[in-house]
Amino acid sequence: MVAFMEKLAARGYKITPQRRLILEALNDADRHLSADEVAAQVKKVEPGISLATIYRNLNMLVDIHLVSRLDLHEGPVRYELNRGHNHHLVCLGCGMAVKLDVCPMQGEVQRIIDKEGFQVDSHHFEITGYCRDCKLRTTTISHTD
Amino acid sequence: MVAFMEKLAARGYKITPQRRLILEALNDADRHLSADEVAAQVKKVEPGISLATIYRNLNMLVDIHLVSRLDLHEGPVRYELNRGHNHHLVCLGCGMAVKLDVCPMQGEVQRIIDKEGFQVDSHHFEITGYCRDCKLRTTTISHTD
DNA sequence: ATGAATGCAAACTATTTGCACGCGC
DNA sequence: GCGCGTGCAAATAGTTTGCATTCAT
Repeated sequence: MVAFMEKLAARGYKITPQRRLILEALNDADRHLSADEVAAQVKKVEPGISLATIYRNLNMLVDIHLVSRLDLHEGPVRYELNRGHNHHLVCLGCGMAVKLDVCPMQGEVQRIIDKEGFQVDSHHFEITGYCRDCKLRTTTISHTD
Repeated sequence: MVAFMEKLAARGYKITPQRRLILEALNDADRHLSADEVAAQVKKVEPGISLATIYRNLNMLVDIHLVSRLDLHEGPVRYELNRGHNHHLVCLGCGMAVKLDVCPMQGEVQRIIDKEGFQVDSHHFEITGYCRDCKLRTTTISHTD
């Protein structure tokens, strides 16, 4: 937490209460939060905060790689604090995220990247579906691609 | 192409000129197209087509897994015809996509999924950055995560 | 002939932006 | 005190939806 503040300061960003609270909201969450959810969380302490501020700061945090974006194609984009690098199984039912502890950017994939002379900006690996619990409550889905 | 039509028919969807043209646009493209780009392409033949129709059909095609969605977080979502399963290196400069021929949904990852009792609905693996050519025209970027 | 598909326009959701004010450094 | 950061409201981008009409089967 403090480490994040230091990184902000080091880059010349001011430490405002809003920024602190946004980072805290992300830090306390056990799942990926949407901008709205971050706002709701922050408003418990600072009811006056504007959604625009949330968005501006989340974007800034993504730009400097303190936070990463997760797009499920279902509703709004979600944000996650970058504590080390991680990919997840994300449940469409309850939003829960299971850490994978594996990153596909290696081996064969890395070899192709090198061969192509491709300069990687970012990568995205996300598996969506239903966790054990939500699976039971679901009927339709069957696709595994 | 014909195969796609058959799949539509088999599922009870009508073969309309619009649908045929949307599939053709995707088929002819050498890159992922946005809804707008599909529209532009289709309008060359059928100028009256509505964007709403494009969206409705793209969504339908995604639902039945004939097409897949690609979200770069830069501009609109892009669509790609599903000819077999593939992941790509996508260039943020020119939109070009290099097929990877590798899918991370195996080995270690698959083991975790099984262990978790997770029911996969879909997965997404995309690497964005700059291709060899565009890399030369770029200055800023350096992040490799 | 019938219901699915379309076009149009309006609605909507998520996000961004311009501007005047306020506050961290 | 300077200038970045904020709140507000309006703007925008992308996409979806309601409804009357048209068309594939």
